[in-house]
Amino acid sequence: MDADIKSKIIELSITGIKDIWNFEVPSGSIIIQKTRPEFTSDITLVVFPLTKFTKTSPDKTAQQLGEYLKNRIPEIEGFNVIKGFLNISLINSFWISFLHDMYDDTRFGFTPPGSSASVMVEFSSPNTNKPLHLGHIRNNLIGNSLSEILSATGNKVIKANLVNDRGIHICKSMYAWKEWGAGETPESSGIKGDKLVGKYYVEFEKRLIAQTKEKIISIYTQIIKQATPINEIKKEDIKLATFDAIPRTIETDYDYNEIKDAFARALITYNQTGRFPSIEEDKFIIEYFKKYTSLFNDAQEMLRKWEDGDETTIFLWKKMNDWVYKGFETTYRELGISFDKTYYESETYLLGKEIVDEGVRKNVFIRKEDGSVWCDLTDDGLDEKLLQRSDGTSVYMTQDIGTAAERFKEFPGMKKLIYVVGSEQEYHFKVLFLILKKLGYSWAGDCHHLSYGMVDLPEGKMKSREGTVVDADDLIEEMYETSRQTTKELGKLEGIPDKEKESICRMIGMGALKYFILKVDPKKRMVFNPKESIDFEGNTGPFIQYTYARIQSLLRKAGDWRKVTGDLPAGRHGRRQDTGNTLKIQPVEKNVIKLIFDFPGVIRQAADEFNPAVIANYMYELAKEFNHFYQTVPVLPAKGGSLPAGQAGASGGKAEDEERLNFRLRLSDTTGKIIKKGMNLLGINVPEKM
RNA sequence: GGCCGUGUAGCUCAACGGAUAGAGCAUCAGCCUUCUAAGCUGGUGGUUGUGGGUUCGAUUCCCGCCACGGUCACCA
Repeated sequence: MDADIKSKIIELSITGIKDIWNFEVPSGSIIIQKTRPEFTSDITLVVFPLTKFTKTSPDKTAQQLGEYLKNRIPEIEGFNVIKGFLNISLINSFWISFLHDMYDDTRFGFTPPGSSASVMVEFSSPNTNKPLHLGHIRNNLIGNSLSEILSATGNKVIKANLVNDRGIHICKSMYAWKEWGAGETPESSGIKGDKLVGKYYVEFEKRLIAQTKEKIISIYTQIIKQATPINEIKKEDIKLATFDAIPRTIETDYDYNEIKDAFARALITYNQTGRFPSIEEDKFIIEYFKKYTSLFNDAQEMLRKWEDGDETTIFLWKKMNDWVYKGFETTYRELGISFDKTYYESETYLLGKEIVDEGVRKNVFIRKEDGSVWCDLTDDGLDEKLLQRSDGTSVYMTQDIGTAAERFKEFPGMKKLIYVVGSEQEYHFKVLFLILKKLGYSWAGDCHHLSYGMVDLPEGKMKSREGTVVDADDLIEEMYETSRQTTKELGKLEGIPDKEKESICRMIGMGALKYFILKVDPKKRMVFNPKESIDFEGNTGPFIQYTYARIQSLLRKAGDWRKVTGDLPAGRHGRRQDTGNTLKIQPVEKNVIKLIFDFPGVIRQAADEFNPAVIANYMYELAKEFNHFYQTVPVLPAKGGSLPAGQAGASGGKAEDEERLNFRLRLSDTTGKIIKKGMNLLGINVPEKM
């Protein structure tokens, strides 16, 4: 296939410049791009950068280079020069034979994956104390789509999930359930497992806050008693007279100052209004004093028991995590997400300890007097990083070092380890990769943090405390419902069995959601407005799905029509050797072919940039361009039976009509196939009808 | 405060350093006795946060400023 016309032009341009102007230019200085739609040609060569070699005007350079290329590349039909842009037109048959050749190339744009593991994509990575929300959806969709894209470019991809199943958060849920749950289970309550565990987490936090407030008030009271008279308290006076009355469990300087200010604010508020600030007014105090409550200690105690392997605690932990996994499974299934490998932090959290010890021996890390281990990154412009607490327990970073090493051991040929994790952890990964490098791992440079921006609401961040978190299941169900409604309103899918109808509606609703999220560049923050439902028109998933369904309908009809007439040339599955040499392609047709031509490059770009949005935006372009074609020229013959004429009124002979029909069907079929493949790269399915 | 990121139409998003900055939504006007109107055609809407610089050319690269966000834990 001669799809490499671009590199041919680049190569010959270089030799051309050498031949004509006797100058050897670096290949990077030849800039080729698509001709903008307002000009009638196919490929544009920007000559401005060349003029410093050719020492002539842009126009003249373009003119001469154009001649040179035209004389040597048979596919070039002609060219024109506008303001230093060399616009090159390719001959008709180039496009036709391109379409012809790639029609049978079922792998067009795809490279078959190798047999050995080459790339691991870690994504999703949920905590087990709460259900999934919109942020997780973005993470999952990006991770899944990226995996698809990387497989399409020849990688064997391992999709990995690292479940955070241990820690204080799940203990909070466990404690709350044990204390106030009265034996409630997903079965007894009908509540989805992850939701139920989340409910108890919220319950715990609620009570914790209440208890913290009590605690604070008792401290306040103490302060008030000591610091008389209250109405004379000024911010500057707080520190000695009042603050010292607080139990001196506060140790760090940083917090000490912060909390002093917070107390000052609280007391002044009390002084002025007769009450202490609520949590909304001064979150800091509450956050800080949580750890001095009995509830917090109880949860902490539970964590200790868990770490000691206490049987009843482990039993409860397993039970509640299992509820959560069942719940997650449902959500994953709806999202079409699966993993090749699931890691659990309860199994990995101790990894990395030996590596830390080794690092100390190799003087990569420092052990301080209190026993804590640090990595000094100040030479790299970063801070010191803790790797092991003074009590010998490890922190998150330690675990990440351990799991990374473990994974490269497990999959020796691995070329890349990609972490799909939110941008708030950029610093963490920067440090992690740097430490891995310092430890001397050869693969340290193969780790990559795919950092994505968070999903914001119009008012800003989602906040669980304010109840603005968009629940994943709720959102999915809403999408389905909107889809059902829209389908009904439009009178679509009538006469189709309910079961099939439902499955199509879901496909569309899910397509709308996925496309909405994936069309945005991962690294950018995006805004989701829960009050306005996601559109089904315009630049949306359903629009592209619709285009696909339309094409399938067209092809079905074409099959029928062929059966009736019986004498049409091979359409879908055959081929005509002479196709493409007499037919004059029209602009609406060529625009679609040109986009098809771009498909392999688009996949490559998406893979290089780790960016599914590249695919999404291309899909929209293609669907749009196809619809334009579809609406402008007829594909199938009119009901009377004669074949469709080319240009209105300019009907050619019968052979040409047949050729045109064949060509347009092939163009439609190819577009449909590419839409399907491309949408699958986004994890979106396309319906045969809608 | 240090570091990182973002800023494009009323809103949501595009634009390998290239031509007059593009789409969709919203809004206005048209198109179903030819293949699915979840579609198509056209109108309205911009000093690309701001001020400099680099060059044939800057939304894109560099610097200053402004705004917003993230991050700087013996949290994960």
